[in-house]
Amino acid sequence: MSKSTHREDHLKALYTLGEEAGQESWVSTNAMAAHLDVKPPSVTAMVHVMSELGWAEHRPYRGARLTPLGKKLALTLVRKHRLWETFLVERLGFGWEEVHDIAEQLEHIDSVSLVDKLDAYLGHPTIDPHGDPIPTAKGQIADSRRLTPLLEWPHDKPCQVGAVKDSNDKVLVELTSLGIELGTVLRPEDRLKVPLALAEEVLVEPQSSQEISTNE
Amino acid sequence: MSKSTHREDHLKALYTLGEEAGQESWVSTNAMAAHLDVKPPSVTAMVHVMSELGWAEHRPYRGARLTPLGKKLALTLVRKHRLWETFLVERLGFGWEEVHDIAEQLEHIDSVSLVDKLDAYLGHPTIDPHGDPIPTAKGQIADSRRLTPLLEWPHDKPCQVGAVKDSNDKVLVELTSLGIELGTVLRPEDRLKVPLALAEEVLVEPQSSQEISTNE
DNA sequence: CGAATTTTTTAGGTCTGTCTAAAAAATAAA
DNA sequence: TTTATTTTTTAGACAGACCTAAAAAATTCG
Repeated sequence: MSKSTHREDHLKALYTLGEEAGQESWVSTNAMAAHLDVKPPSVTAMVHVMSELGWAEHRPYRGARLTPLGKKLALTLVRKHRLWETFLVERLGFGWEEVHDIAEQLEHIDSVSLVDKLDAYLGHPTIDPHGDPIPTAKGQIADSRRLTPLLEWPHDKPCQVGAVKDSNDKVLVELTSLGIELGTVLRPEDRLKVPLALAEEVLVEPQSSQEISTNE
Repeated sequence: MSKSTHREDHLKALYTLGEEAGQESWVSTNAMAAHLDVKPPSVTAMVHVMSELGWAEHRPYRGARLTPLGKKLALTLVRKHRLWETFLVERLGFGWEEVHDIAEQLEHIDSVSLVDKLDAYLGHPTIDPHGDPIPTAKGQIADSRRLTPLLEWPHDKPCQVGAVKDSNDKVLVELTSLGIELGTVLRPEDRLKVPLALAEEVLVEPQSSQEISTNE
């Protein structure tokens, strides 16, 4: 991995964990180390670098969090990742469980015009194959959907699959084999077939328009 | 750059220079160093590594050349590079002068299924945007065209642009602005407009079928 | 509150690819 | 063919990202 690839990976880890924990909070060294599969001292070292670069703020023995600049850079990475995932699924025909690792590499390709052209080629998509929103070129996430965990959705109302949580590949494969993909309409009776372990990975929204049901 | 990216860059340099010089010949350390923009001792070190990996043969103080395995690996890199260039030009709308640097990054993406799917998505192209042949998945280059330098082509016969030599970006831009691209038919009178410096970068073949002329 | 535990940082080392400077081999020239 | 020049390799050092082990700070618990 290149210098910038390493930095970008740490940046994205800090962004991701920071989002999970809430805006103000400090992300612990251990959490980042676990997320990146490295040892804590490596994270400390890279946090110092990110701090030098103005990407992150570091409170020794407390943790780190992104500066506005760091957050902006992280969002361009997220944007690239999700655009590439969209390309891989929609154009190349990959399954939604296959694309994460490849996009993880593609997101580090350094070319602004490439991202712009890819975005246009895909028709300026707003969500990726897992239902995650794609930030705009300016780093805005405009996600107007109101997603609800499937398990919290009223049992008697139909809904539509809007996203899946960051899941392992197996969960995604099993969902596919049940006929569940993005946009699938789930009627009350459809939900009975879905094992709990899978159902808790699914986020739904109110049924919108003409969409597919699990019964084809 | 990652470990494998560095190795792959040296491998490709050795392949490229070896092709230019002819099959049997040894590629000098200096030539590789100049091509890769590193100092000779770095090349020596990497040649040792490639030798360890079974990719290259090294005769101290003479040079290096690829083993059959090395050549096979180099051809998969060339294949990836040229497929990505094709994608960038044909799908994303880049100019043929813009794609080399981006493809240089993309060719290092590690995923066999990605290459296969990209190849299929592009319709199994046989030449890239510069007219260079794209090796097959098995590393075969089947280029049946008989390309001739434009300057050696009979002055009274029309021809068709089949390829451009590895040129700098400016040459490619100027060719484009003269209406010359891959497949362009050049009639005897068209050739008069082409400056020598550009003409010597162009390879042509007999006119085949329905194609574009410079006069639109 | 003070001791035990956990977390984080520092210290020091490895690995890989780069470099410069010096030595060795090959080539060119006198 | 003997010397001078060029090319290549070796020797030794540096930069970056990683590691383990030990020290320092924070937290938890009796």
